[in-house]
Amino acid sequence: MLNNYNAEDKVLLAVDCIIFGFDQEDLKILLIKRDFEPEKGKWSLIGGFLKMTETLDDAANRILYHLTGFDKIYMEQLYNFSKIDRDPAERTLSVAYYALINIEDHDEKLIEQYSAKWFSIDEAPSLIFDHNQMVQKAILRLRRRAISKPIGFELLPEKFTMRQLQKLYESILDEELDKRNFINKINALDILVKLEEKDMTSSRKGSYLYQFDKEKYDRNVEDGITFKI
Amino acid sequence: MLNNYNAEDKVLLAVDCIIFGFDQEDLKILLIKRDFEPEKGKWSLIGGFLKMTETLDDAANRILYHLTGFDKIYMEQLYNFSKIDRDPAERTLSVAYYALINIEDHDEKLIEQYSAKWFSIDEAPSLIFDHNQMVQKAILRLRRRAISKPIGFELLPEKFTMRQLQKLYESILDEELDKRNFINKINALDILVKLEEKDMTSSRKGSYLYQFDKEKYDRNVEDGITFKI
DNA sequence: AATTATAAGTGTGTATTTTACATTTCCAAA
DNA sequence: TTTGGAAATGTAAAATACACACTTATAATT
Repeated sequence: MLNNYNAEDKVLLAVDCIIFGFDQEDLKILLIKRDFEPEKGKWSLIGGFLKMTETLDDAANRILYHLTGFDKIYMEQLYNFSKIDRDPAERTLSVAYYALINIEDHDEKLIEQYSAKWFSIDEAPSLIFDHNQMVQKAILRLRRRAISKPIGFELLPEKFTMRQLQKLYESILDEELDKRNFINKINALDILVKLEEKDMTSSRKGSYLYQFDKEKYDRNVEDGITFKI
Repeated sequence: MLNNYNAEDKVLLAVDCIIFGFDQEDLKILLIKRDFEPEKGKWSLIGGFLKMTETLDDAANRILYHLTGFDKIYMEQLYNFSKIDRDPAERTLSVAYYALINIEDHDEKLIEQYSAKWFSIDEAPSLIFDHNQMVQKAILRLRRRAISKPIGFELLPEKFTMRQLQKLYESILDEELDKRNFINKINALDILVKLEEKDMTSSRKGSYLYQFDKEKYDRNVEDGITFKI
């Protein structure tokens, strides 16, 4: 048995990014209107092709940056999609990546200029190729992530209310949570700093703002938690 | 912005398989002695290249079959490894797959004939390229899997003792478990059928043999469990 | 026939975690 | 001063996880 690299097939390798954001109400994904064939004019994930000289992580970052202006986003590899006819134009495989970002940190105009747009998970249009499947898989992954590591740092503004954090968990887990139990669980993790400051927009009483204690948060991400729903 | 598939780079895509087995004592992996350059003579995972006409799942199965004779093994995709110089001969990426099998179901001679060999996890030789890293990642994945879904069906003989099942969990989790608590937990899952039959090889008293109730087992795999260690 | 050696088999009380659940408080606006 | 509305807060009951040690069945030995 002798192998010869030259005899082997080479393939086009796409990288597609599922970018999750949160706007204090819904979990959203960032989509882009495709301006080239095939499927021109349809909505798709942000994607592009791997170049010979870069790793997949590099490619994901480059592609995201070129299509949205987002820089230095931490993305995680999700899965390789390889159905033969997934792209009707030509045989390509695609490696899906996903990321969590705070919508407000990112320039709305820049996004528009690239004809990208945020969609609530349940209101997202149907996507090209197997991109809907990619999104579904990413949601499941995100959900598992939310119960095994703390979540929110990348998705919330620097200062946030307990309510916002709870809404975030609820939208990721797609489940209503009890306010008191939620607070008890989050406090048990010991990752929040309660500020003096209040947010007065949501009620007359106002609600206290919190920040993450990044060090403790990171330690919890590292070690893993159990956040039973 | 116009895209043109023809201008994009194509790459070699390898598929490497981490095959886990269990021999009633240790968790093992199947390795193969590489008989072609580069790194000829060194141990490596079972691997090959994706062909244009197949999916990654197909490729993983074809490669495993050709190098070991194992047929119709269920494998799960693990991760795509893409460091630039991971293969010194040429730029390749590799999608790792992992599988669990019952060592005894598979023909020893066939394996030898392909110069494959089972190694205990802790006694495995150093592997080529980034294969050690792949194995590490697969072990972590397997460990997570073991606490979120029942495990053992693919790894144990049809009839097995409680002790064997416990040993399996212990070797995956790399942790000693209490006999009584283990039995209580497993029984709570309600996936085992206790047989009349005893295994007399391990002690004078003999120990009862069990089988999985495949339907209940599968339902538990589907839904997920919590097996807290 | 009696003894011995060995792994198998078995249960309970305690601690911890999870869950369910309702009232009071604060403040702006009227 | 009153009112409306979200924010804040605690506890008891239930379920789960954990620690822990002695008895039993049988083959082998004498």
